[in-house]
Amino acid sequence: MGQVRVRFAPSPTGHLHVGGARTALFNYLLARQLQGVFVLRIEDTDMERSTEESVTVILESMEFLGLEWDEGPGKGGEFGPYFQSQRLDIYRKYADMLVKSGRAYECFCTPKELDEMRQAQKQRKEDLKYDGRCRHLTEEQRQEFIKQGKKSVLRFKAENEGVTVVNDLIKGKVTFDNHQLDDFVIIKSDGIPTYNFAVVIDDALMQISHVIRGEDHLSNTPKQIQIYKALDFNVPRFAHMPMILGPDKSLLSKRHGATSVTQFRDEGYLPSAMINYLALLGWSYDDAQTIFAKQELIDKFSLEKVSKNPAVFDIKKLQWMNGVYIRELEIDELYQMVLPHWQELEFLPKNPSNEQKERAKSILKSLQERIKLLSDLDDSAYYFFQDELRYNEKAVRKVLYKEGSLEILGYLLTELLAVKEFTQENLEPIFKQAQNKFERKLGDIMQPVRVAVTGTNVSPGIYDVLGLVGRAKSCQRIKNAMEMIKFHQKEV
RNA sequence: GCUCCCAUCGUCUAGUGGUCUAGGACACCGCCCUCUCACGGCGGAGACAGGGGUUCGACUCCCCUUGGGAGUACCA
Repeated sequence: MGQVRVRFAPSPTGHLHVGGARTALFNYLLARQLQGVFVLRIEDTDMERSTEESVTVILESMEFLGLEWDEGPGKGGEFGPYFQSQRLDIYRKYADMLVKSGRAYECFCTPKELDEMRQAQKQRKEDLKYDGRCRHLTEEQRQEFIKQGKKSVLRFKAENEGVTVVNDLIKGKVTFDNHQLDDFVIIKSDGIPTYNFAVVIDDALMQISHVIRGEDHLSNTPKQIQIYKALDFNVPRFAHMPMILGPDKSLLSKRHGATSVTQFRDEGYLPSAMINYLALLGWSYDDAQTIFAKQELIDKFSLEKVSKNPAVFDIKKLQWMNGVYIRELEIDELYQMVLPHWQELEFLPKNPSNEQKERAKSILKSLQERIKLLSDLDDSAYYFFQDELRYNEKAVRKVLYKEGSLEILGYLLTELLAVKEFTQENLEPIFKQAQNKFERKLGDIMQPVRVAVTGTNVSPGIYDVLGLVGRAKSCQRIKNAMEMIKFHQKEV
């Protein structure tokens, strides 16, 4: 067997969807495992919907996930160009070959005529397929149509006898009755090839050995195989992976929430977690392991272990896994990841001082095991950096307005202002003393302070919070809280 | 309609005729740890879609039904 060459061929009509990302991943894993080549090809033959921005976003997404391609945009390669829009003359050449060999012919049917034909077929409950009315046009008829200015497409003359077998690496042997096939269009009236034609020419010319793609392409495969054979190309190995579904079991789409890689990136998902989760969606190694580093996936991946059934995208599990990877991060890595965003939010200045850096890292350390997404930090870290507190109403009511809170806060305020060094070691005794003095549970002492200083009843350990927020700000916030309580008591 | 694919806990899955009173992970519930939350630990509930075969024996093989998904374009 020759070298393994696989490809990912997205059409730039939007963001990179997680389904596409998983297809890219499986191709990538196989290429790396077998020292093969991973080709990225842009299928931009849909002039209406393809955009430049979309290409950029897709490349960005691939890079974010760490799925480096060996040939393709920005990389070059000896089988280029890697944009289908730049390969039009190539498709034309092979289309002409098919015409010459009698395997393709011009069709002058208008969309309206075709539509009427299908309507009629529907009424008669026949199969919906092109009836081949232009298959045997005489030269005179052809000239007449051209004289009338009618546009034509090129249709492939499909073989209707026998069967076409796809030996799919995931699905197994799949047999199609050729009787099902009709003479499908390979070149549109504007001269652009259709997907089923271009994909064959490109995969053949780019010497793709394994076509790994979504199951939505399985039904198209017999058409493509016929083209391979008509052109005397080697037929590659096929592997069709199951679709990704939403919670309602319909195809995963925007309707189900985030589906694009960039969106996940912006919400604070880590590439490592995305890769790990996507790999497990439709593939498994054994009954024990769920956490896989990329290299491990490369070593252990195999198409044979890819599941045949569609998988529901479980955002909860992805979130859990993201938490796992966040916890594994070195604090410096985590800092680097959040820095740009924190600068945007003005948590940190453009050029943070060493002191600011260290403080930020301490804050991250206290929050690291409490977050699932990097974006969780927006809410759980802001009170370390911003003066204005966003009070959680429920917490205020439950904790601050609880009987005794005012006295506890008043006592603690005095002590906190008086203590020499504002450190964890010095803070702890103060709270213990308060506990004895008021004869309350430690929690009853801590919670009012927590809400006063953070605005909520959920935060890292209170000594950490106080130390990180600092004496001045902590005490000021406690005063503010006391004012709130007094005001509330007057109201009632 | 026609063609193709698929079918184990709510979800992702392990399981390739006896090892299954079906294993793991997420989610869920309870307990423990504890200043809240999280982390961690322990425990619980929870599945072989249905019906026929084949076989000494079916989650595992075959058929049918049902249910889901895909394709059937001058989209990819």
